[in-house]
Parts: sequence; C-alpha cells; structure tokens
Amino acid sequence: MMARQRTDSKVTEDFGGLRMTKQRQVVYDVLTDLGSTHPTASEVYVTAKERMPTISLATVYNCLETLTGAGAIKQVNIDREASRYCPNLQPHAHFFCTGCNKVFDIGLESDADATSVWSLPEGCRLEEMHVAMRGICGICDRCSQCCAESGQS
Amino acid sequence: MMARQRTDSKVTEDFGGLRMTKQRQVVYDVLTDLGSTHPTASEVYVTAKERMPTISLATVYNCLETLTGAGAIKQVNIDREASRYCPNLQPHAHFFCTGCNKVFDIGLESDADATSVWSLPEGCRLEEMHVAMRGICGICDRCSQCCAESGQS
DNA sequence: AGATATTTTTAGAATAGTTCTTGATCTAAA
DNA sequence: TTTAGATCAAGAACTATTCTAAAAATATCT
Repeated sequence: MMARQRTDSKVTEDFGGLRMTKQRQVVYDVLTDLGSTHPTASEVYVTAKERMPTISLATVYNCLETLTGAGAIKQVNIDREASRYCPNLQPHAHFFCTGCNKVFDIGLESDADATSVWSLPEGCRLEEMHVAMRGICGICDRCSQCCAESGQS
Repeated sequence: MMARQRTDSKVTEDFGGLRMTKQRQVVYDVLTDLGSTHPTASEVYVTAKERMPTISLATVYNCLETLTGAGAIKQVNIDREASRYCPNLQPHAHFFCTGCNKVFDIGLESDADATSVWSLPEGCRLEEMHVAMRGICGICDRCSQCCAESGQS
C-alpha cells in the first residue's frame, strides 16, 4: 500500500502518485505529529513554520487540500467552524466536546456498519459520510460534577 | 405540543415561548413552503423579501438563528458551504448529490438507532449528532447511464 | 392610557476563514 | 540545457456570517 522512499529521518509515503514536496511532507508530518488534536489550517501553519520558516499559509492550505484530495488525510468540519484536519484514515466519527473544545475520534462498534441504519433511496450511490457529534466528554462531565466548573482546556 | 393562535390563513406555532414576530413567521413559513429544498439564508431572504419587502438579510439571519435555538428548525451544514435550513424535526441524515447539487433527507431504518453503531467512550454525554452524506442520487445515476450527462438541476 | 424598559429590526461595517492571482521557483522531461 | 508544467509565496479578494448602533416595535408598570 505505501511505498518507501529514501529520506534522512522520516518515512515518506506515496499517496496515489502525489509528488511529495518538502512543504507537503512538512504539513503531513505536522499533522501526524499533532496526533489526535485535529488542528485547523492556522494551527498546522504555526507548527509547520517552526520547521520550515519560509512556508506560507497559502501553501499550508494548498498542501492540506492536495493531501485531502489524494486521500492521505481527512478534512473535518464541525458546523461552520474552521476546518480541522485528521490523519486517521479509519472510518470514524468526530465528537466535539463543548466543555473543553476538543475533538475526539469515535470508532465504530466492532463489525458495525454506520450506513446500514439509514434508509437510503434505491439507486443512491453513497460516496462519503461524515458524522459529527456534540456533547460533553467524560472528563468534562466528571469535572463539572466534582468542582462545578466548566472544564476548560 | 403546538398551541394554535388566531391568524388569517396559516397555523402559527408556538415554539418554546418564542415571540413569533411577523419576520420570524415569514421566515418560518418560507422555510416550510420551500419544503425539502434546504435553502440557504440568502435563498430564504429572496423569497421572504417577496412577501415582506422591508425585511433585511440580517433579520433573516437573526430569525433563522432564533428559530434554530428554539428547536423549530434545524441548521444543516455540508462541509463549509453556506448553512442550509430544514424544517424537518425528525431525526434524519442529509444526502448531498454532487450531480444535481440537491440535498435529500434520509430517514432512519425502522427502529434503528443511529448512535448505537458508534463506540462512545464511557461518560460521554451526546447531545447532538449530524450525519452528512455525499454521492450521486438515484435520478442523476439513472440519467448518467442513459444520456451520459451530469444531471444538472 | 402614558411612560419606561426591553426586544427586535434594519443597514451597513467588520470579521474570519478560505480562495484567488501573479510572478518567482522548483522539478521532470526532452 | 532548454522547455513546460507544477508548486510556492505574498498579499489581495471573496463570501458567509456576525457585529454595531440607531430606529421601531412590543411588553411592562404605574
């Protein structure tokens, strides 16, 4: 699935013949390094600029779009807030906690199919599905019970 | 659940003690009259202005926000495109057809539970869930087979 | 009813995230 | 090494939405 190429330190992945420029590699690495924080384009930009001071915000946007198009990363939208980006390619939903403002990946129950609960009209070809949830995460919920404060991050 | 009030022609609904001003009534009526087209704020504005020429776009935004907050209508977001609004209060998903650019309501299979397929961490309080799908609707799919054209609306 | 307070509306300015434009730079191919 | 195409950088432009301030409408209180 992923071909290796020569690089000094990092595994460079080949996503569908995408030319992996230095900028794209930095953006991709930042995204995987930020792990599950689901950063926005601006947040990616801040960290990318530390590693490559000449990179521009427009380039970060370009790279994120290109990587998304190539299927290397996913774009996550919660309402109309700034898009976030996510390196998790497994099928999953996103839980947005209104207490701490964090986004969590939510996996499928084992051998569950997210589409099967929906009554799709005959002939529909489903190509993508985005599931966004809002609520209070377990940490914030527990915190609000014991200290009666909103668990700000 | 919904108290009736005197009006000339239309049923005026009382959503959680919301003051139903003329503007809010017009916006709400436009939304139900546009049926399942899932109009944007601007599209609501165009039709609302025909019925009440003095109404402003800001008021349409205000009314849509107020009605959404009162639970009278739902806001629908597909990626970061302009928000659409929907008078269907039943739990349902939205299918966005990339062929004809239309949005369809997708109901749940009978006695299915959309949340049960997701493995929510213990202690999470889920308050809202939005399911957005992209693909080709049955009409566009059939059309592309017989006439080899993208079924533009 | 009349006076006062509160809410809502209007119009336009402001904002934020994103996209576009243009010229420079890089890369791949011939 | 020349040429063509892709990518990058910087800043301008765009668009959906929110904010602001003043006017209008509505509710509340004597």
